[in-house]
Amino acid sequence: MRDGCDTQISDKLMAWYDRHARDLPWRVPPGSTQMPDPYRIWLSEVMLQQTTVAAVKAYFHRFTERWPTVQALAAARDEDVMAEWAGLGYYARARNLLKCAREVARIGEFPRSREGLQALPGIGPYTSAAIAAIAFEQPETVLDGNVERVMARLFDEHTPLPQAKPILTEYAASLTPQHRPGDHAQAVMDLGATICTPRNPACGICPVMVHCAARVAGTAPALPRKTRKPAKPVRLGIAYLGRRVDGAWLMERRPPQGLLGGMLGWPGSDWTEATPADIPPQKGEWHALPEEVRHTFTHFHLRLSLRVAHLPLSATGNFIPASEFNPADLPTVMRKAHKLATAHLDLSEAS
DNA sequence: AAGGCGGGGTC
DNA sequence: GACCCAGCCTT
Repeated sequence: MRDGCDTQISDKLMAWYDRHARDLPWRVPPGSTQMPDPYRIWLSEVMLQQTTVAAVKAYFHRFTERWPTVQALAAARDEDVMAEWAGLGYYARARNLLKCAREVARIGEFPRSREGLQALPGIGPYTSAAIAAIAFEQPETVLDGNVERVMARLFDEHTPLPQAKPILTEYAASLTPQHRPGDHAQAVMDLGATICTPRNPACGICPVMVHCAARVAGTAPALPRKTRKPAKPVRLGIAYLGRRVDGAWLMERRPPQGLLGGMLGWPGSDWTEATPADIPPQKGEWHALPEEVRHTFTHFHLRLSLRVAHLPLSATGNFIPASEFNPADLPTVMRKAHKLATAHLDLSEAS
């Protein structure tokens, strides 16, 4: 217990990581002499909040190509960053990303301490620890979904989440070494992502299987316990997709807070459990589509009814010219609506 | 302390 | 359908 940690477990984890670390675009492989770029670590960690590695890769690549440094990102236009983030979800992350980049650019560099990092927008307990450990080699302890699962199993902890969080933090801290804390953090997360998986954990090939209390008890697949969430209600809405004859679309920028905040979208009703009133954003011949968009958000299912119209060249309002319109810039539900509407509009034009 | 906040993969 | 994912912010 030289480091105040269980060196047996951390040594085995590190040996396993040296052989089996995932090859990730933002990662410096174990054994490399180069130091990770704090900008890339920060960007990847924010993208990875509640998001899978597979989903993040393409976004990380595009962001770093377009904005290679935190100074470049700080100088970006808000709408360009939101458009580049479109489809990744949790859009408050993109707004805070930009705020954070501008703050860091103003200071001159990323703070190295966990406290300094956590004072920045969009950086909470997990992300501050991750950046401090991975980018700056400080012995901070990360606690994400992977670590929670690994700790609950190693120590056979049956207290349900989120109540168990402080306990699991203690366990994770007890394993954090002074040496290579960043690689240790990534090792635990890699273990959780590839071996100690939520269902059907591969205990037979786990590097720390002999230390795992849940494996002895046979409880590993059932851990961690979680209090289950109530079912999602269904909400209804109407969206209006108006295309002018020059190809421009009638759209609106959503308010900066709340659902899909700051993102581009179609005008329409509020989304509520009651049937919405059909009030078009401007006059025209609005046709109801027979098919509706179905989309699930964090806390409700949406059934979005669509109205489409060909609008005359004389129509005014917030039109996005065809040359500037890119469905990839829209959040997914708006993209789905566009896909359905164009299929209908193009069909009606062809006839 | 609790609830809002995306989207896709998986079972 | 429900669960899961390198969580954070507001109230």
